[in-house]
Amino acid sequence: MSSKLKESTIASSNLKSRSDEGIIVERIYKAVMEQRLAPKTKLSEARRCETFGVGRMHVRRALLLLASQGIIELQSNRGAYVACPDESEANDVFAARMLIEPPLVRQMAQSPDNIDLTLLTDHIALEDAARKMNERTEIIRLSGEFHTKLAQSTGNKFVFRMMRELVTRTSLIVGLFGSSENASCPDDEHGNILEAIRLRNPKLAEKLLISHLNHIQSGLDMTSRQAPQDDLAAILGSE
Amino acid sequence: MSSKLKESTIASSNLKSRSDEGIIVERIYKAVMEQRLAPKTKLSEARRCETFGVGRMHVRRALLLLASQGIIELQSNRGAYVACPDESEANDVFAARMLIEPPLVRQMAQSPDNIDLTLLTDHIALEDAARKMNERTEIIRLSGEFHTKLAQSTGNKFVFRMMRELVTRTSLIVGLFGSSENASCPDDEHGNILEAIRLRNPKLAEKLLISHLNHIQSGLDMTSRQAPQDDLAAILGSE
DNA sequence: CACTTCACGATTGTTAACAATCTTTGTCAA
DNA sequence: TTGACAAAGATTGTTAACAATCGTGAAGTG
Repeated sequence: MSSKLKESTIASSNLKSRSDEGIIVERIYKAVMEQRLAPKTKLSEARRCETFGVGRMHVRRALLLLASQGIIELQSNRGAYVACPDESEANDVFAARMLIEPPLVRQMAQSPDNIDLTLLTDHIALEDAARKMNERTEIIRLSGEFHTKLAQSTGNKFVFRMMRELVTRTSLIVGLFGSSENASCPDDEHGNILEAIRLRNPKLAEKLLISHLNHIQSGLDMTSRQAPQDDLAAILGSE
Repeated sequence: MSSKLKESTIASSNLKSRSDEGIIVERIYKAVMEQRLAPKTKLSEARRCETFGVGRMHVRRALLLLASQGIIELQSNRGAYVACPDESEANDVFAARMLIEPPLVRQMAQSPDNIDLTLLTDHIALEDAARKMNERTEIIRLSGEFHTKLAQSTGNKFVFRMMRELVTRTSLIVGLFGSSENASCPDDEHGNILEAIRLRNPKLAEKLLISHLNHIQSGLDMTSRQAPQDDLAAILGSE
C-alpha cells in the first residue's frame, strides 16, 4: 500500500486544495500546533484580514472550518477564540488515543511492508536535527507530528484525520497543563517505537507506545493552567 | 462516568447550538444517513435557500461544514455534490472501523459500569420497532446509529465524533455498493453485542463485533454502483 | 452529419454596505 | 470612591448587488 496522502492540510482533505481559506486554516493550525497561539487567544476577523490580505468572507469561512475541527471556538457575536480544553476533555483525548494508537502500531508492526517507513524515518531525522539546533517551536510541532505521521504512513485517510485531530488537541492540552519544558516528547522514544515496528515486534511496539503516552500524560499538572495571551498579529506572520 | 453528549449534531459540537446552518447540516446529514440522498446528487445553493427558507450565506456555510466532514464535495464554481466513495475509500473506512471498534467494545465489556447502557438498550428497542413496522429509512438510519451510539455511550466526545464520521461514510458506501436489501445490519447482531457487553465478556463482544463488521463488508458488491439520482428538493422536506 | 464556435442563461464566488450586538468609556449620583 | 447608567465606538452578523465562471444550445462550417 504505502499511499501518499501528501497534501494533508485540514481544509484540503475535501476542498479545492489551495483556496484562500485553506491557507488561513493551515497557518492558524500550525501556530496552534507550535503553541505560539495560546488557548483563549482571541482571533478577530479584521486583524486576520490584514494579516492574510484577504476579504472578511475568507476569514470567516476559515474560522468556521477551524471551529468544526475543535481548534477554535466561535462565540456568537463575540468572536473566535483558541479552544481551551479542560481537564475532562484532556482525559477524553488521552483515552481516545489509548484506544486507537496501540492497535495501530501493533498492526503496523505486524505488516511493516504496507506502510511508508521512509516517511517515519525521515521524520525522526528532522526531530533529531531540531533537537540539536534547540529550536523550540520546531521540536514541539515535530514531536506531535510524529504521531500524526504514524497514522499517515498507513495510507488510511480516515485514521490519519482522526489522529490529527487528537494530536492537535493534545498540543493544546500540553500547552495548557504541561510543566514548562515537558512540552516535547522525550528524547528518542519515537525512534524506539519506529524500530520496534521495523523489527516486526508488535508486542514491543505496543508496549513502548503505551508507556510513551503515559509518559506524556503523567507530565501534566492539571491544577496550574497558563494565563491567556494577548492577540499579537505578529505571531501568525512568521512563515 | 456515563456522561450525556445529548445534543450531538455535527455542527453543534463546537458551534452555537441551534444556528441556521446547524439545522441545515443536520437535515442533509440525516438524509444521507437514511440513503435518501444518493452519492453524486447535486445540492444547488438556490434550491436549499428555498427549501430551508434561509439566506444563501447560511446555505454556503452549511455546505462548507458538510464538506469538511466529507459528507459532500465542493467543486470550484460547479457546486456541491454528495460524496461518492470509491472502492479504495471503502476499504479504508472498514479498515479504520476494524481498528477502532473491536478495542472499543472490548473495553466497554471490561467495565460496563462506566457506560450508558440505557442509551443502547433503548436504541435496540427502537431498531426492533422499526423492523416490525418495516420502515425502510428508519431501519437504515438506526442500523448505522447503533454503532455511533456505542461510541456515544462511553461519554468520550472524540471517540464519538470519529465513530460518527466512519458510520456516515459507511452509510454512503452501503448505499452505493450494497446488494439492495442488505442495507441494514442483519437481525439481532446488535442485540447480541450489547448482551456480551452487559455480561462483561470482552472476548465475546469483540468477536461478535468483528464478525458483524465482516458481515456488512462481505455484503458489498464492488462492481455495481447505483446511478446518481436527480436533485429532488422534496427529499429534504420530510422532517 | 459531425464538429467547432459563440452567445446566452444559470449558478457560484466576491464585495461592500448595512444592521445588530457587544464592549468600552465617560458621566452622574449616592 | 464606587456603582449604575448611557452614549459612542468597535466588532460581528446579514443582506443584496455585482462579478466571474460554467453549462447549454443555436448557428455556422467543413
